[in-house]
Amino acid sequence: MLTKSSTELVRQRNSVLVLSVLRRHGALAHTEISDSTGLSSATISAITTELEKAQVIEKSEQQPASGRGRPRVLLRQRRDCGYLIVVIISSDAVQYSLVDYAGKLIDRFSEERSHDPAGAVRFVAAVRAGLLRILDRSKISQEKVLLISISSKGLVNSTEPVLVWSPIFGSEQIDFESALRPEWQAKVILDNETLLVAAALGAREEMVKGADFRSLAALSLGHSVGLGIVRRGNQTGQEISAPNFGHMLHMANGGLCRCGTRGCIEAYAGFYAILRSAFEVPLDTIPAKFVPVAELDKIAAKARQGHRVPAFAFRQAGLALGNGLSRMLSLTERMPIAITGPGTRYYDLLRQGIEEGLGQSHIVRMEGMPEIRVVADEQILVFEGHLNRALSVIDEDIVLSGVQGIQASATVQESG
Amino acid sequence: MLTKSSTELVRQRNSVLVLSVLRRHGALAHTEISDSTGLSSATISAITTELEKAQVIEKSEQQPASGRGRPRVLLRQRRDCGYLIVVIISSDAVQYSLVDYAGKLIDRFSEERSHDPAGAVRFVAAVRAGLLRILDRSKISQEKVLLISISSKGLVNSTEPVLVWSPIFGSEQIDFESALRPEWQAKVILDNETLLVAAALGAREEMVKGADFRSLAALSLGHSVGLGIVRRGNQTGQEISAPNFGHMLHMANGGLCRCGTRGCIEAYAGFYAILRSAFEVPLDTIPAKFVPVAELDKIAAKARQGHRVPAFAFRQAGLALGNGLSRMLSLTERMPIAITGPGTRYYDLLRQGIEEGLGQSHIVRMEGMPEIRVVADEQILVFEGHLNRALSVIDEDIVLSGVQGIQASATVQESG
DNA sequence: CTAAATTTCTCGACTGTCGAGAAAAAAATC
DNA sequence: GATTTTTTTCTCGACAGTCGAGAAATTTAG
Repeated sequence: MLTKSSTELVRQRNSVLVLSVLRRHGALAHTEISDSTGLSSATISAITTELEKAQVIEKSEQQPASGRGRPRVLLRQRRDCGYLIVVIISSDAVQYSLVDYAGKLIDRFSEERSHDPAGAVRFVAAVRAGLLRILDRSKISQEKVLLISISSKGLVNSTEPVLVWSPIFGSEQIDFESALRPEWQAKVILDNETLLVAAALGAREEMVKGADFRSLAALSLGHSVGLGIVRRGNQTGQEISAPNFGHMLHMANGGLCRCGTRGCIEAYAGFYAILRSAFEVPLDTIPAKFVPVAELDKIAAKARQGHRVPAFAFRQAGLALGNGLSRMLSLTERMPIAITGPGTRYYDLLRQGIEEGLGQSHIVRMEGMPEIRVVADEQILVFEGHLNRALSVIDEDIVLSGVQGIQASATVQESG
Repeated sequence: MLTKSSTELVRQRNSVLVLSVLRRHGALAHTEISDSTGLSSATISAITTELEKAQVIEKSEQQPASGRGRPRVLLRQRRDCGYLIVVIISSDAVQYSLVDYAGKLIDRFSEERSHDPAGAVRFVAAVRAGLLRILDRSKISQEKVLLISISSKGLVNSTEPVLVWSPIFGSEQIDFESALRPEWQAKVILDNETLLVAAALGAREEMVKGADFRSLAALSLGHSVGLGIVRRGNQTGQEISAPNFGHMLHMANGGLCRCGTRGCIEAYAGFYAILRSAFEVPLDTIPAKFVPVAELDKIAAKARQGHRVPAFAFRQAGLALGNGLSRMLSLTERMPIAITGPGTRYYDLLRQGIEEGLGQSHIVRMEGMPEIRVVADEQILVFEGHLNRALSVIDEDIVLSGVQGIQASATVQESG
């Protein structure tokens, strides 16, 4: 369904555009913004003075002029325009980060978290306490927090911040919106962790390749298996999705997965599955949910020494991943695949299986093997993805609803 | 990457919007257009007078006023504004249709086509001849043909009209753009057949459900297996894709497919595959590419009488389809599935397998079985999809490039 | 101290949308 | 038949947005 367009919409979009280039390149001068947006200088003037009045951006102090001519006046976001809290939920801890509007980290701490599977209610309470704690430590007023951006492994509702399925709580849903609503006015968004990795990698890729960038998939290997896909939209930036890849069917009536279904990819490629396979435990018994990495390192060492059974376990994991990726490629388009997560340390053992699994499908035989690269530092990518996404959401919200209101209150302040 | 917005863009979008409601609802009065677009009456006046000057739409003759008040002046597309040729390539024939700008069928004929596999070059020549023939029969000048919309089964390049892989010609690519360019100025687009079915069903669904419509998949069963997915875009109408579903990997090292790969879905669910399975021919021999439907009907009859082997063949086909669909759902979101094509006549035999295959995956166990409906009349849907897509492409092209130019030439005509 | 270079800002022109009200035209009413 | 009512279309002025050109500002080079 098409929808009508108006001149106000034009201004909104161009304002968001200005904020986004400011976000990408840091402090910029009038002319630079004009160059990188394609908007005329006059328009930049109009938009920036409006944003300045609304206290969203500010002119930097006079700085030592480099080169002749009238010195540039740099425009930058006002750090105190608003704040963002990032909550990264991982299997053994929850990390809270407070970030200002310019993307600068202000405070951060982690809290251990028990693996109590019946603790969804308690977990939500812990998150609420954590949020209040980081707010309290920084002495920032609660209204200044514009957005709470949460990430977790598992399956996320695409429209609302509801965790539909997670490795720890299973099908016990967690609705962060309603959990935080009485206490917080801030908008709450929830994303799958690997989706954020894909978003970060996609943004990096677009920085390098520019308009040539088409799409990219991020595969995260660890206790569970995650996939994020980022595609260049026709106009509206990037489209990102985080399918339920780890629990896509690998083989009908296959090994039992910790989700209770048989034959999931994770039941072959998750850490616990590799362990199970290496110890030749029957495929219908389900081992511990979380396996110490040291344990897996031992198996990997044996495999590298040439022991048949552990090597086979990694190979089977690779095959499941390769088959799954080939199915994903059959449904999308050829795209490079970036592998991240703790599982990358075993990539030497997985590689052959992955490539063989990929090669078993028509699409790969026809179009050739996709580019596969290993990217370490998943944690950094997750945080980077949070910032990319959350800050652009904030920018949009400010322009959409805020500018007039904030501007009005600002002028009142001036005159008062 | 965001891009700048301008007032001209606003006008373009709103013009396209006006044309699209005119296309959906037929001839409309000023006020009706205003109501269904949300644009003000003044804007409608501006846009329609411009389009009328450009000879794209026209005012209808005075008609018997129904109700009091000033009688309505209906606006409708000018049929002679431009023409569209639809080319539907199926396994045994090529159908050519000439359609006017209002979507009215003017002429149509089919041409048999040989299954000569080495005949890609000859096939292209036949298509060129067919196009000239339909043009000649109707006495329409070639410049008035604005678009040639082609469809085929198989895999299609997403940006250019290139048939990348097809059941008949295999990997022998056909580039319709370069094949028709010297002769035709018209734009050429090529779409997968099942994509068009999905587009048509999606449009119908949106008519009924309105904003509630989210997404839908069309599964076409026949000699080959096709899938089309239509999703509601955030603003820009619908997003449609036609993945390589028939040749998605069903089972590693499985039955040999006619594409030369082992274990494709089609190698279990294509007509030839069901035949092979019912006759207990080894899975690595590849039977005739096209199986007479009568042959399959016989097998189906036996299966319905309770014979074990043919019933098993259909069941295996259903399992392959169900597993594949479950994998598709793991990568997208829950959506209804519409089954079309000649294979629907065996749906009673396939159904159990499909449902069992779907039920083997985590996503279906968690979210429940997707709605499955059987839709006959695939041919009609294909044509409907052609019209939906092609005419809206024409609308956009006219507004984007045409209006100024046509308008200019029109005013010259007037003054000359 | 002046000229050149460079950046920012401002002004008028142009395009687009909108709301209000005028104009048009047929049905209803007196 | 004249007048009123109702409905639709068209037009005008107000307002928002972008753009190009040129003025204003300000520093460096000579």
